Amino acid sequence: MIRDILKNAIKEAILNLSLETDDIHLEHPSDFAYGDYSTNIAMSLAKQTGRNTKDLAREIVNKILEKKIKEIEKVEIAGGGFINFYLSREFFTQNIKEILKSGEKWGSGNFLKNQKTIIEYTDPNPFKEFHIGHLMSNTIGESISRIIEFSGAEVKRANYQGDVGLHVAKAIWALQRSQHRGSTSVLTRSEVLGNAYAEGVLAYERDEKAKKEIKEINKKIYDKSDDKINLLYENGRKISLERFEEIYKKLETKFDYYFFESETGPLGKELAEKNTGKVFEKSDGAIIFRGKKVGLHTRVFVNSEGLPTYEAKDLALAKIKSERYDYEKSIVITASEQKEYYKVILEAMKQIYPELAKKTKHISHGMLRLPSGKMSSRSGVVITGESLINEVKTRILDKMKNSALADKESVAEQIAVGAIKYSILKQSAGKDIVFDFEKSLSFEGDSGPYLQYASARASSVLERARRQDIKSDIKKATTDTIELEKLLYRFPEIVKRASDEFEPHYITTYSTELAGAFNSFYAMEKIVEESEKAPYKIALTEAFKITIKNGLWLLGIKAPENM
RNA sequence: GCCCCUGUAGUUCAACGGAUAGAACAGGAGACUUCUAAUCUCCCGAUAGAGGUUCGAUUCCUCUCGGGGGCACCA
Repeated sequence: MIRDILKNAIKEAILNLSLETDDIHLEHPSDFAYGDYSTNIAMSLAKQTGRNTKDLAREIVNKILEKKIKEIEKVEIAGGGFINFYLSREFFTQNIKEILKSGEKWGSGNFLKNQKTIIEYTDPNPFKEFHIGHLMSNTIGESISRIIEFSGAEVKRANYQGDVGLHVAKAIWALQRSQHRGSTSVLTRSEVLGNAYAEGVLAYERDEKAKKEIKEINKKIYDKSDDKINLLYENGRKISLERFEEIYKKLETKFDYYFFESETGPLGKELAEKNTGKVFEKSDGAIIFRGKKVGLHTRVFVNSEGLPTYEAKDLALAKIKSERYDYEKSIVITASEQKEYYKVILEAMKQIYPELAKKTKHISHGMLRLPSGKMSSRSGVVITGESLINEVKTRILDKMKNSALADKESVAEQIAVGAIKYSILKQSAGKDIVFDFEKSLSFEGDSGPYLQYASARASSVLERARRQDIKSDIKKATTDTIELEKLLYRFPEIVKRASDEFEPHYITTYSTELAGAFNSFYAMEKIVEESEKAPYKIALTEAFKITIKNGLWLLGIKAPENM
């Protein structure tokens, strides 16, 4: 990477001046007028050594220039002592060549080489709706998966689903009642399950008798002692899971492993019981972890009914995952409301499976909230993932009504999913998103369709070049370097950063900037023309298309050829 | 009450301790006989408040004021 070349040159220059530094800060100036890269090294060294900043900067620059690095056009000192690097025409041309050669691999790296990584995300619960919060987790998880995969890691995608627990009992309780009421279509639609869950929640909170019954059902689900319940349970579980699969398909996500709470439960309970007295303690009939001792919360792992809670199950999950796949790194992605919770899990894990705890990393994303407040499947205030996708798709189809595209349906769906994913991935992952349909989902400006449109446009230009039989060529590069070229070479380092920080939004921001640069280029220049400049402009277009397509792939967004 | 996160144009978001705080939407003015106008080109407009550290603070520290989340048998 060009960045490393510059860093090394700076490092060497500093060593030659008998100075030392371990941290070379190199950044892209916000304004192209300040060059392509900039370092503040002279300012920080001047402070340490008590020397004059500009003198020191001059000496460093001279040392660097002595090396005659072909990628560097000129080096200037500006501002309070910044050293600004301007890359050479030769560098930009060679970069286009490299992009065309690398194709799908352009931007990929090897810094996580073969690191065995298991990454858990989405985690919807059977018997509950797949709502837009799950959409958010899935979008972020899938993007992070692709980013680290692109950085060389071996990635296994995992989905952990709560198929047992009180929430299931609540839904089953309501289903039983509606059966009594004579409803026959109970289990044909998954919405029914969502409604049943909401009904069960309400009853659990307001009706002591119902609460007792639900707890009883919960036990029976665990020990499978009641045939009628077993039947309702199996059917409901199956319908939920099938429904989830349909959504994963639309979202272009595919899991390698599925884990269920029904399988983590027994081990979780066993672990809690086995370690009672050491890691856990008994309190009011429950087995708890005294997180308070280390500044965390105290949490229940096995309740007084003798059933494992989510805590114990999550602990067991780490172990079960490692048995299924011998990972070097385990990433768990959840909403930020589980942040404190997960700290407790990690603390307990540290004491029981220290080697697994070391490998585990919890990443939390913000919460998707509605303008009216927190979304909650408990109260039935939810927007399902599917209804959102369909709603957006309808609007896009309306926009496309005059289009002659053959595969309108599938393109519209790609655009709908792209728009939704973009709106989730455009901001840093930790922050909440207030989801307002009109404001959050845009088809213009900063948006998924903006990127897809730029990509489709490039495709159309390239198609025209093919028809006119004008081949791309980098030999006759234009003399002045345009913004598009000044952005293209940055792609690999953007990917690296996104990978290091598990932050897809760097890719989103960069891709948008890049698409903007291409759109300007497109507006200013006729690309396919009878001119000796055409081959290079076509090469640029091709390089752009490769980059935006790879960028979109990292976001989990498809790049349609036409739209 | 205790702990964690957060506060940037009217709105939704950027900014790896750096240079004139970037975009998009909304608002105003332009650009399609020319490769896709879901586009492009201008204009208008912001760091919650008060201290501190630093050559330099949206970024780090302290306090105040807003918003959110979590704190024992839900997940």
